[in-house]
This record gives sequence, C-alpha cells and structure tokens, in this order.
Amino acid sequence: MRNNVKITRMKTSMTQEQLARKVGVTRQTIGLIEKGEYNPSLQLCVAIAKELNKTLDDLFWEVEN
Amino acid sequence: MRNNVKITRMKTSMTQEQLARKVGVTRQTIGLIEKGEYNPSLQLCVAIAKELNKTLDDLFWEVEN
DNA sequence: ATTCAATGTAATATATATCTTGCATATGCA
DNA sequence: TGCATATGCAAGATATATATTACATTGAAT
Repeated sequence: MRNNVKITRMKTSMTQEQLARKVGVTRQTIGLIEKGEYNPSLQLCVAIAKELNKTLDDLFWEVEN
Repeated sequence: MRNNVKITRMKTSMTQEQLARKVGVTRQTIGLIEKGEYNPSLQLCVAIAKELNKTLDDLFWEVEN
C-alpha cells in the first residue's frame, strides 16, 4: 500500500503527531500508513486527504515506485 | 460513506456476486459497501475501482448525494 | 556533549471490517 | 403457478485495523 502521504505531509511542515490529532488517530497509525504497512480504512484516507488538501487519487491511487 | 459503487456496477451489468468474486470478498460485503454502511479498507476500494475501470476519486471522493 | 522534538518499533488490548451461514423477499421467465 | 437468480438482512465467528504504553533512535539546535 505505497502512498504519497509522507511526502505530502512533509511539504506542509506538519508532524505525524499533528496530522494524527487532526484526523483523530494516533501518531503510530500515521507512521505505519506512511511506511505502507497499514491498510487504512476509507474514512481515514478521506480525512487525511482533506487535511492535506489533496484527493484520494493524489495520495493513494497508483503511486509510482 | 456514500459512494458510486452501485450505480457504476449496474452500468456494467455485473452482479454483486460477480464483483465480490473478482475482488475477493463476499456478496454481503459488496452489498453493505454499496449501501454506505461499511467503511471498507483502502485495498478493497482500490480493487473495486480497478475492477470497474474507475479511480478512487470516481467512486469514493466527495460523492454528491 | 547534551537536550529535546520527531520518528521508529514492539507487545498487548480493543474495536470493527469481513466471513459464514441461513433465511426472507423481489423479480423475471418458463 | 412455479422456479431460478439477485439482493436484503441478521447472528455469531474470525481477522485485522487501530489504540495504548513504553522504550529506542535520529537529528537539529544549543
């Protein structure tokens, strides 16, 4: 489940902790999603996308590499 | 979690059962996702989108009514 | 060299997505 | 009418996403 969450979050100078709080999960959950080791729920994906001002496709659709 | 799965599937003349088999879940799971009563995993959303030749945004992003 | 914030990682616990089975209903067709 | 297919629905079981807690590591800044 590779994705663009980490690179997008870093561009906004947000920490994992800050993003986690905003979307209502823990820092660990964000960390594992960024590493591609989690299969997050659709609701969480949507919440993350909105927080980062991106769409689902931007973050999670056919990520290169 | 409203979405466009049902309308998109019906346009392809696929049954819930057929779509379920293709993406590796049960008919009930597809039924509940179409009703918006489930919060499916990202992997499953991607599998459904590919099977229906759509993207995540097409099926799950800011679905109007 | 030390401190501190950010992140990685791991064990156990909890919540919930999904499965399994079974039955009900609706619809089209012979 | 009767039968087959598609779908709805519900209870209990299982798998897994996520929480919690705790400790380790990294890097920037002092």
